[in-house]
Amino acid sequence: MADVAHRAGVSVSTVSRTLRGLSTVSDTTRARVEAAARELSFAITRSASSLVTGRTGRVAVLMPNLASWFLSSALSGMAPALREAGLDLLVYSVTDVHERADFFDRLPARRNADALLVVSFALTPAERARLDDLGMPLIFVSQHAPGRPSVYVDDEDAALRGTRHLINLGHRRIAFLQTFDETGFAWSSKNRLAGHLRALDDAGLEHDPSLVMSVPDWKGGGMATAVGRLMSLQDPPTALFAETDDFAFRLLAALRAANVPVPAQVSVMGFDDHVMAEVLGLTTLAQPAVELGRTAVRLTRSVIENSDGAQERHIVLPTELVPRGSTGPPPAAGS
Amino acid sequence: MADVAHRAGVSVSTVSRTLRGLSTVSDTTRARVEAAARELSFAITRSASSLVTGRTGRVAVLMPNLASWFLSSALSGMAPALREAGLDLLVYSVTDVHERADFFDRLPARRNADALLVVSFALTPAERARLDDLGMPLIFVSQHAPGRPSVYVDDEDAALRGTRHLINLGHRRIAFLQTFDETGFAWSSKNRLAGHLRALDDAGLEHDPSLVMSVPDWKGGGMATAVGRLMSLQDPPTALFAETDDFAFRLLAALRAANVPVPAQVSVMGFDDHVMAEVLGLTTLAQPAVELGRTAVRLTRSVIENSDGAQERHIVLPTELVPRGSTGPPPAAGS
DNA sequence: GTCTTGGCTGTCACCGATGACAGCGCTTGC
DNA sequence: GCAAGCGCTGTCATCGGTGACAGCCAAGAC
Repeated sequence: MADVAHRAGVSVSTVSRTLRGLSTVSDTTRARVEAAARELSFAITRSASSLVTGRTGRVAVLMPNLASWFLSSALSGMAPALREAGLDLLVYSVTDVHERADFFDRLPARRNADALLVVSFALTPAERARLDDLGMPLIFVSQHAPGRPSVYVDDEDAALRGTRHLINLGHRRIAFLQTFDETGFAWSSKNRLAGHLRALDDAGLEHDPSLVMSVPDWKGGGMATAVGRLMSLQDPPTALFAETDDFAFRLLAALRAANVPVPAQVSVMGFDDHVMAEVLGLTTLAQPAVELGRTAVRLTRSVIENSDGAQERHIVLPTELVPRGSTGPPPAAGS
Repeated sequence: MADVAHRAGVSVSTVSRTLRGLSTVSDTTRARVEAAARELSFAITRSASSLVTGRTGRVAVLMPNLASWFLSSALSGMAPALREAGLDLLVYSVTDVHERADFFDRLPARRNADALLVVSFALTPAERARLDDLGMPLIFVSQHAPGRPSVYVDDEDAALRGTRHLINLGHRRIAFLQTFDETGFAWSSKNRLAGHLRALDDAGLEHDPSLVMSVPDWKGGGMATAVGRLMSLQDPPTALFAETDDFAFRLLAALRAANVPVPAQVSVMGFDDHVMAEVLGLTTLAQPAVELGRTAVRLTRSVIENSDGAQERHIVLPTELVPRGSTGPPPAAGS
């Protein structure tokens, strides 16, 4: 910064004021400083500012992985919003137990970011407590967290509408397929199932437990097994509701492999509106992943800028049923 | 830190030494300091250390988006490798021209990270020059950059093997479909086409320009038009080589919509080995995206730790042909 | 007994910004 | 003509660590 000051013929203080956009700098000086800064490719050393201001200009994001459609979409929504606010994006992808222990032990986000966004991350009570006394703003994304601001969708309501759509098409035997819950923390899965069951109940349909299935190894051979089991039931389902689109894609592949025509024999419904859902013609419940990210940043900014970190504020974004080719009336409908 | 020093009855310097694990601290002192630090739940302020050491403990990544399969996979490879090295991950997703101008104007990565990884980002000469005088280590990922370390795959060779596979199956009329090049910087696209053409040439097949097609609006209606055009040629192709898997997925959808059986009438080959390629049974050229990320981090560490930033080192990772159901012999093959 | 050595610890300048405060030149009011 | 006010800019202490250097003390060499 001293270099810039020297080149522009002013003091470091003026350079600082100019680069921070304070109004108490004359236009001519400002122009000179900006020119000098550009010529020297000068960029603020955040460490130094942080030391004085106590703010880092960085926002940390904690997520269970980086490659899933939902998470990468959410990140895509955050990035431009953060950039616009002049905030940098620090990503902590914590996948396995070892990384997890390490993260909560070292708490690298501490004092290293102005806020921490927790995205789709099922915290144990101990972890939650640890984050709570981090003394930094916490924002929860795609999950409801009591006592902290959060942004999410109403999974239960969305699933309810999904199942209702299938019922309205004439389906009476509707299976619900979910990923095998290794962690015990698949809250959205639970909520979606609850919505599904409620829709059945609302329609006066009985709940057949054999139509709710957890599928282990669903990315491998587990899906074929599940399809075989369902299709060989005494009274097989005419519609399958998959917990996520990704799951539904494998389901479609397994059905194709088993020569089960979709939707002629069974309808398939997903959840997410993954990019590929459109390509594959999958009926699904669209979840605004990008918008969730964007909104989370808005919330974060308001928390940081007003330092009302303790304020509890919950935003629920809408989901939307997107009917496509994978759902239709059941084989014997209308007869 | 002063508090800890006071409580432990030592100087700040000793506290610093203790917490950094330097060996020149006696065991008794170390124990006292550690106890004091724990009691006060002291965490060091990285900004302050950075200011002195000049190292930030952060690595910045510049990529054109966050949601594509390739980029999110590459990130997935980087994250654990960085964490293992105790480095934080700073992500700059620069998509539109406005963000782009802003990024290269403000150069936010400068002095705020120990290295910058440029992933699949087509730089203009001016931008490249700008990064070059950033004075920080630069590592290029999924692209070759003269004068800087880089990690990438040999697109040309991979495409050559892909086309050769089709030729070996008996195909003689092979079309190559690429995304419409808005930017003029689709280097991998160019290299893949070159490999394709070389394979044709090697096999003594003539290159029919009408079989190389850029598809505008390939995510919308453009694909159907392209398929229509190809399939109504005097001598239509029996195999289609799509520049990327994502592209191939849309192509498969368009073919299905046009009732063109795959691979009975036309074979389809992709490039990437996107997760969905397996689900959809797409033959493709696997590109080790996660491994590229991991390797990039290894390279980065070596550059940072040995401060041999100027050293040029190029690593080429292997691609692999993954035959699946979308390719087979041409309709009239063997006759 | 003196000198050297090595282990351990303290002192203090410094990293690069920020912000409080002072100062400068000029206009305005009286 | 002088004081007050305003707009703009410079000076300097400061943030929380690090690292160079000096100092102290006990052990061992001569």
